[in-house]
Amino acid sequence: MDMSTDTSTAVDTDAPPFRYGAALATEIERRWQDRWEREGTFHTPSRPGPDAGEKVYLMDMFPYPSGSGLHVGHPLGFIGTDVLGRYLRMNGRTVLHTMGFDSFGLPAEQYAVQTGTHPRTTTEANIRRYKEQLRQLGLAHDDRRSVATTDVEFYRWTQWIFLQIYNAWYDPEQQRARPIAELEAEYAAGRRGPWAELSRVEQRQVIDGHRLAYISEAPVNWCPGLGTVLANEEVTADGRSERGNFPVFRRSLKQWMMRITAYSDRLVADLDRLDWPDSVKAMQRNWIGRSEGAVVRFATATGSGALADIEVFTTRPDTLFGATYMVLAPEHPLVSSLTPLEWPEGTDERWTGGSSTPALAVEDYRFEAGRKTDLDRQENKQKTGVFTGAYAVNPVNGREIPVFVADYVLMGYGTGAIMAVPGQDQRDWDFAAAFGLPIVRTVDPGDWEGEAFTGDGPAINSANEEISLDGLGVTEAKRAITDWLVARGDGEAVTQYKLRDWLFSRQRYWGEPFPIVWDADGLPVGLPDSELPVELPEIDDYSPKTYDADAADTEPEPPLSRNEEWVVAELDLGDGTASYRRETNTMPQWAGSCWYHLRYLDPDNTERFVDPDIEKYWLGADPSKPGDPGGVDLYVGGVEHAVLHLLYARFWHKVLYDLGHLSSEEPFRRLFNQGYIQAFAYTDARGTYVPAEEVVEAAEGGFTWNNEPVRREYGKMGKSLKNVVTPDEMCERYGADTFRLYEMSTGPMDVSRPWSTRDVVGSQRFLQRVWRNLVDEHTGETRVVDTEPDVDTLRALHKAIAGVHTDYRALHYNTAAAKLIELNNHLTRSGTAVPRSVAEALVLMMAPLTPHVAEELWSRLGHPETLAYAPFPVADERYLVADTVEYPIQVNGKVRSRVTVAADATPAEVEAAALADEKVAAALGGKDPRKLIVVPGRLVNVVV
RNA sequence: GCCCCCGUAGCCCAACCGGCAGAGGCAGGCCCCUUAAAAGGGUUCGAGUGCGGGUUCGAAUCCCGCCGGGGGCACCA
Repeated sequence: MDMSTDTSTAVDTDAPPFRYGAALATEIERRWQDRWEREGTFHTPSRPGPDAGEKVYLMDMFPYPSGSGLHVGHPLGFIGTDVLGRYLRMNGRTVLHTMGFDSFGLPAEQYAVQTGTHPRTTTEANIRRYKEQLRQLGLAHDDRRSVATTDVEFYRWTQWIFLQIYNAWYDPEQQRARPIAELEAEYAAGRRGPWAELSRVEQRQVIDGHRLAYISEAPVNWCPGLGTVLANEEVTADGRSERGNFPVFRRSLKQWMMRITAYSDRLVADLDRLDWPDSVKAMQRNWIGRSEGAVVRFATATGSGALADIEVFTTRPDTLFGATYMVLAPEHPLVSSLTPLEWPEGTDERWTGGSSTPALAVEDYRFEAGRKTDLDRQENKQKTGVFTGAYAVNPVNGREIPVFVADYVLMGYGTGAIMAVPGQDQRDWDFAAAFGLPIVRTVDPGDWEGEAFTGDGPAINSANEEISLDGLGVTEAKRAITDWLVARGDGEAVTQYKLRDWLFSRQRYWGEPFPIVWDADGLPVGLPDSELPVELPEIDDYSPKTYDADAADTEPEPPLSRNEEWVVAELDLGDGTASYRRETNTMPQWAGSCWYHLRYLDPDNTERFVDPDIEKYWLGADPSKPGDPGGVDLYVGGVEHAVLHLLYARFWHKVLYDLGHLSSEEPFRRLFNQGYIQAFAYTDARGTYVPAEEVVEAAEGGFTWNNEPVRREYGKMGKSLKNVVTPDEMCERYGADTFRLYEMSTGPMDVSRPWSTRDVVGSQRFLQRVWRNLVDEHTGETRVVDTEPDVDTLRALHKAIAGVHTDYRALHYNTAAAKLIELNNHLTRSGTAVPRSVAEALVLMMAPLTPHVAEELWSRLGHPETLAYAPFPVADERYLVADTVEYPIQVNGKVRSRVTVAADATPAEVEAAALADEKVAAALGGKDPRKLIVVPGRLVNVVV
């Protein structure tokens, strides 16, 4: 038996000429696709007229057009949004739906490096291929609105938006981005600090330090194997590149950053206003990592005796009385200056790392810590560290506590320093245990037995002459101690975020060039709009300089830097013609996807990235829903973009909103994660993948290929796993409608499921049966009759109509399909010709799922116009209520009998009927029921 | 280690606010059509809902604890 594909190509020479098979389906599909295109059936006006139906903006996460084309897993979401769009259109809504391409990216560039083919050539060929593959699926897209991020006319506006961000700063008072000119004006007016006395260059540096897109010399993720730097989001938990799986090193390099951290608070808070899956919201919250706490300053003295403060961040200021030591990250700037010349008298041997002086101990430790990769740190959670030789003063009790250096404290989070409270923090407990440090409990653990107690409880051991926390719960204690610290000037309430600024430059060719040049002072200058677009120049070698994957000490060298002719630009930027050097980094792949939802709305606008009125119409907040942030009405895509694309796009959208370019506050009002189509793959004894379609299931269980046993695994569909099935094959063997119906019937949209070619035939059979019920397979004439359907048929019809509405709206296409099959089965079983009214309703209900065959049947039924805008059937309530209802009668929860009563019977009547039933009476055995529950329309339960 | 999601028939999946466990498809059995075959027609079989408790008149559904699978985060103070 063939497991994954049915390779038999039956030559049905005897099949009737008008049987709905692959050949007829294909002919119908081509014809209707041509007609939809010719007539512009799915063109949506950017500014619909006053009598247009309520607007709906549907979007799919646009694909990267890879060289291998689509497999059957890719279009699952695309078909899903298409079904909904078609359904909504038939219900009078004005639907905007199109498809674009996220076409900058690594594979085209790597292919270019190997073959010398320009990435644009490869990319455009791939896009053409994708468009053909998508067209044959019959997706109702407005093809005039399609964009690709690599189109010069598209990335011109990506660059324009970059300049908006570059020319803006975040005003923490107003909690929004403002034009940089307003900041400059405030400085010039002397309201923000020194200005007039600064040189022009110094003034520019001050301003540049506030921009939302800025240059920073900071530790970044340098990936020598790829020859580029990467964003935090592109680095996996074990310190490797998401693409290519190369080691990633922390290096201090000069790079472009985006100040996404300015928006941390709003990015978290506005999640509450979005209709998104909880899992994605949780991932974003987690990634942003908002935590509330306090900064506390501990007085200390440097090695030379000068006074200094160590600032720590803590989420548990309530445990301050239990802070028995402090820890600085190895990279902390205070470490060197704190270290005294000698170990203090009586220093514990465990604390010195075996060194004769603190300076040597610290130096050794820092060296060792620097050699460790993130992975080493993760794998080995043994606490290590050395004493700096310095002490700090706990502000609550004046006690001197030792200051350590340890790599379990990270420079990148909080202040890079902690107060250690072993009683309430397991990491601190572990360290304290290893180094023999005192442990003071400040939260009463009750009868809990264990090490650090992180739960809630009354504070203990937490009082001095001015304040006592004893007896307070954690929350109240936090508030009390924070107020006390603030009053004494020893601390502040502070909110911390894990989110880091977004590293925005890449050393690659195939990306958007920055609209930035560098002047003679070595400072960046944003180009004026008139200089846009900055087009990618032709170059000989597309590859960045890559290195041995482990060569951490190498430098990035972008490909664009090698075209000196392009790099040097003579421009007049207001101060007369001068020579500038162009920025040679390019933007990351995420740039285009941050705003393509805006360009779809107004793709041909040459004056603006999107017309404000058009944006307001399609994305504006819904005034009838309080708190609605606006955005795309439904955005469908995979969950893998939860913290990359979806976070970046929200950030850009908010900046553009702040600057007054948009009326909506969020890009995607509702998000839906579709499941994946996965597939079985098979390996032979050597572990090599064998073609999945040739594998057969052995009678005794197990699987064989060429009579050799093979092992089955389950996962992705991919070339290397030899288990790819393409939509092209499916369209050829069954037709697009069958393929669409199959994908939609196998489960609800959000569920992942295995591909099974063997099962596709079920969908084909259904369409064939519908066709046969309406069309004579021998003559092609319709078989419907102009008689009134009988009551049973009307009931079946209206039940289907009512159910299908609910299902389509809820994206439960599998159950919608089941109801249509059920209705058709009813028509088949009735054995008589199908009444026209029923046939037409069935065809209209099928149209969202299987549009081509529905159009064909609709036209054969005598309707010359497309059914794309035909009214969707409406259920007649009269046929939804039955005359009689059969009630199951439970006795103590077990069904013992059934009675049939009038549908409008009162509960008392139902009760009487139930008690009158013989079997119930028998089950009662003469006893009186203790309780009797009648659930109207459902059942009766008698309790004895 | 923490957080999120999911376990229903051989397989994919239904089951509304807790109310008769089954809508649909695949596979299987049987019958019909057929010289034969199936991507034909018909019919039929099939689980007590991962396991153990609890709440309830009543639990696939709610609660608790396990087991299994998937995903995210991870020395984040």
